[in-house]
Amino acid sequence: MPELPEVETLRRDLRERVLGRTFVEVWVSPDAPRLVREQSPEEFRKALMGRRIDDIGRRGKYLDFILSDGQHLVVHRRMSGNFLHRRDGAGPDPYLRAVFRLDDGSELRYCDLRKFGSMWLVADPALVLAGLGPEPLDPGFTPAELERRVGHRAAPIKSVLLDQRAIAGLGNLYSDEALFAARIHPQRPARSLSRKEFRRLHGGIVAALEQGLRNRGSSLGSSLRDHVNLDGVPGSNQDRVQVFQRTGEPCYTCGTPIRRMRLGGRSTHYCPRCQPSGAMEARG
DNA sequence: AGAGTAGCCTGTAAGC
DNA sequence: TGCTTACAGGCTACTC
Repeated sequence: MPELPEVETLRRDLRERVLGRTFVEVWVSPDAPRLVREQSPEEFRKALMGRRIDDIGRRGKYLDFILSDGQHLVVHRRMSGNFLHRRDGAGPDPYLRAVFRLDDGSELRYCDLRKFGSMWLVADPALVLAGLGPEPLDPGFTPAELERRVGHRAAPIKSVLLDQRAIAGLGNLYSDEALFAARIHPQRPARSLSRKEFRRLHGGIVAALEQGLRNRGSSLGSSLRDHVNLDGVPGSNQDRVQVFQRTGEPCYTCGTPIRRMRLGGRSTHYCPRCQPSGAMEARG
């Protein structure tokens, strides 16, 4: 699923490929009525035509295309959204929901099997992005900042990590990986964590995200459903995860079978030995 | 205010 | 074999 490393990988690839290009035609599938949020498909098309892509940013899991008229095309891929960059005349792609033809003859195609993805064309991106928590890879994101933002909450730490208002960009995979790296049980109430544990958790979050970035993201399902790059190629971080979707397989650190539990409505994976829940062990 | 959960979607896999 | 059910998870909207 696209989390921070997958969206950032896409942002970097898009900058290489489409920066400075101009939209010459835009099509939105009538089969995706919820994709464009702020205007009708026709208004969306007219507003984009002739606009140039001046820069591409990211905030949490949102992409931000900054256009030559000052407008922002903000995109969230949710679960199964992918951009593909195709030359003119390339064959069809399944689950195609929108096409952006560019002035070099290429096409930016948006494919999304589950149709959860969203696009907003807005003058002020804060309309969409306000309320997001800090960027976990920014230098200003420190263990103290993490503790200040979530240290009072009674919910399980795993649920809090998924809350985009607390920290922007973590999803199910990188939350589980960060907690394993920090040796913290996912069910621990956030407010029960010690200062030392917040330091470990901060390090775990940064390490999990940076590993994902180094491996160009994680791609777990088939390429039709999960993250791929502009050429349809998956990332490789799924081969390096420690706990995510490894239920029953031995922990790489201690050999104990990885367990799965349900938390915050999500599957949660952890090592019961490396991530102890008891008060005695938690002090470690 | 904070916590928990149904619903949005579609495809895959497990169970009977 | 073929049907039904559970599951996958980011986010919003809703309830308590």
